[in-house]
Amino acid sequence: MSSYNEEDAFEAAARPHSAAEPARGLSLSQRAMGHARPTAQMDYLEGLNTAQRAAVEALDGPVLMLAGAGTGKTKALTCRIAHLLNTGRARPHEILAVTFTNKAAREMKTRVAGLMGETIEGMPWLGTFHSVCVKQLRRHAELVGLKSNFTILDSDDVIRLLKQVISAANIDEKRWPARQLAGIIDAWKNRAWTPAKVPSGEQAAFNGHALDLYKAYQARLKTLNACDFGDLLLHMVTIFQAHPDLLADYQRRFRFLLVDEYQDTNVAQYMWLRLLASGHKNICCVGDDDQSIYGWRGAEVGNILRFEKDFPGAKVVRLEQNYRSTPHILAAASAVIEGNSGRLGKTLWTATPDGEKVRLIGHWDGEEEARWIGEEIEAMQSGTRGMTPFGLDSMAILVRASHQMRAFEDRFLTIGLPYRVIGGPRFYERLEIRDAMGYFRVVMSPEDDLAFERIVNTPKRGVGGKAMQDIQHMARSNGVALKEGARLAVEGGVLKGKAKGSIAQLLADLDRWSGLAGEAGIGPVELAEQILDESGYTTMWLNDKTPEAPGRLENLKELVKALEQFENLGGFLEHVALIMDNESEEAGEKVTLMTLHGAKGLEFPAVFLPGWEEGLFPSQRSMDESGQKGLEEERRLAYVGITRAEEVCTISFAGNRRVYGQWQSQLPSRFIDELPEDHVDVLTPPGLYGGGYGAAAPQTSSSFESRVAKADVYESPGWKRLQERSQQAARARAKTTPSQARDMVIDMKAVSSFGIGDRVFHQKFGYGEVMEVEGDKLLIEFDRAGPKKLVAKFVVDAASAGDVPF
DNA sequence: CGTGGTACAGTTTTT
DNA sequence: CTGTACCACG
Repeated sequence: MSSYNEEDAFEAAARPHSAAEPARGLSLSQRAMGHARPTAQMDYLEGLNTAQRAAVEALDGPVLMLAGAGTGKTKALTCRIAHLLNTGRARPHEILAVTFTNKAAREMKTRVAGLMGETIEGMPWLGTFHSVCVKQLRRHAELVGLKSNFTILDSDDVIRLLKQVISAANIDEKRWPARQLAGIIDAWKNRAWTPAKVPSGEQAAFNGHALDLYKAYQARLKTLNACDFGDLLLHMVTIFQAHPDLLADYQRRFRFLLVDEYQDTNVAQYMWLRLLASGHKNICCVGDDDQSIYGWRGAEVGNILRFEKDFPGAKVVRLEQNYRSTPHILAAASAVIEGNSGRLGKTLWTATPDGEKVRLIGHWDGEEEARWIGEEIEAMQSGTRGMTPFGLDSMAILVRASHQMRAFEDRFLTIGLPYRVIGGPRFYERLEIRDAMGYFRVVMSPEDDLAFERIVNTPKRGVGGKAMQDIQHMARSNGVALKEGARLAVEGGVLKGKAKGSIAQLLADLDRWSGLAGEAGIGPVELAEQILDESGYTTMWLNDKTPEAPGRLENLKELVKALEQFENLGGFLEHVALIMDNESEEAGEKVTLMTLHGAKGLEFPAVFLPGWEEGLFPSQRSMDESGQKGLEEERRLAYVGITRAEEVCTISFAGNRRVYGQWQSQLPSRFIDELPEDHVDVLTPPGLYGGGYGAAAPQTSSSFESRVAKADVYESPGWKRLQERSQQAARARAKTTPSQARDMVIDMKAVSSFGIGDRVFHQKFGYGEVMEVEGDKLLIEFDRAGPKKLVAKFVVDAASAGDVPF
């Protein structure tokens, strides 16, 4: 594959250095330790298990640390850094350690500092891939045609820029949305494809214009002195490839490399790492192929699977002792992940006692699932169910897609259960924050056209499309930035009336603020407040009567407060460009609601995993788009979900779910089949009807309609017949296994004795008439609810339902 | 220039 | 069913 066509060059660069095959592991590090005798400072080694210790002490040469979920990889990683420092093998600035998130970087810094006892000089090269690359790129920006003060665009800026590029190329933006192009370009950059390297087979997108648009976009970025996230890595790879001398410098500088979450690296990151490691090969990659869940964002599981080939003679250490979950939970997770092929393979084990089995329960529909989980959380909180009580903070609900959260939020609001949603819209992506940042950006860099465009008419200044066009024209024909173009337009009399006056005012304000920013006397907080007030931006929200306005003002206050920790606005802007995470950890006992992706790396005593249904989880879209690979990634997601649980893991599914307003009946997820029956308790009452913890009927009494339905259907002969039959089925089996529970549903679905024109009854939709029969699916025209497509098992014959009057 | 209407799409999101 | 994005109108 051409994505790796740089390897040869890489190997060539590596060869001169790779001669000595260093004695790896204990012997060498002990020799080194002979200098600095093991002291009290090396206590940390005592707290490690055998595998962790091996990973920590194998300092030289390539090491792959395969760290299963909950096996203490951060501990091993931080001890390794401490050990490098303690043994005198490296000084802090000689270690390059990269993570994906700021959170992970922060944690590592704190823990290393903790291990080293006293405060050591900071580790300047411990950070995220992106922050480390920014640092490098600022030094060598001129090598890719940028100035060292380049701005980093976020995805919103990128979209707006691409819209301009697309319309400039006379391409219909309707048919070819900028969003999609952004995705294509990002994917290319993730594969380390500069425009010159995009393979011809990949260029079909956008009517064959994608590559031209990519080129035009890169050109625009250069004129704007800007780059996007993908560029940060791609530019560094380009620079290192074109300047071997510079690369050699960095290879000498960074004597040891450490990489966290290696399974999530994309091709560009991989190449950047290989280039830097090619000299000494002192690279330690930590990861878990079973937890690779970011393939759709360009991550290549192949990177970790290929490690031993990439780095011949690599030492592979498996961390398999799990310190997080009970044996039942581990067994369930292991059995599910077993279904994947091409794994490196690990066997997790634990010394903790058995505990609860993984619990499985089916429900009638999504609302009932939410209702049951709400009640179960309350029950577990007060310590019924024969378990010790769980605090709300120790429980989490992990969903596949964020829209699933809605049912839970609705339910929790009505029963007054406190919850917190993790991973909503991010602080720095909020409209008001981006607007404020736009002002700061223009003040700090008057050539930032994207920021200027954003704020020029916010708040409304009477600058519309026409005025903007004039300004753009003026700027382009004079070869200056928009702000300067605006000035020329005002002075040259191009702008008239309202626009002229307000732009003149804005320009004067901007100049004044820029002047203030250069003065020593004024702090960033004061300056920011002045900008927001004098620009009229604060007033704009004060006058806004929509319900969001107060919250937005709150956010602005928070933004200003965040400035307190910075010396100047410039430093703040750099920080924000790379720190996009959600800081706000609201206090208070609350249940956590988040996506499976968001939960990676976290753990909770009790975890609920709802929505295990075909199409939802595994997601239909993943499977449609990526086939078997997609399915395997979904399975890894299931593995991640289960392994978040420490003590109790509860999986559930619903037979019906509203999808885009349409009711759809669901099949239980195939992953449920893969759960090992010996480690699972099926809570689902036989037949699934009504669901609930042994309850036959739903307890909802929220509406008259549902009460009617309940009174009606649950007393009906048809219902009783179904109950009876499923109870027989249950009696026939000693106990229900997960796959039996699933089969039971499927079996029942297959029983469809209805024909066109039959009158039927559904517990939710009431009476209706069968219009079409398609296997076990019926198209029913309900008297009150309109047409619905349902699986036959969810309706009963109208006559039998009608036998019981209410 | 601002608003209301309609049309359309609609996973996961570390930086 | 919902949210948003764009277009036509006032």
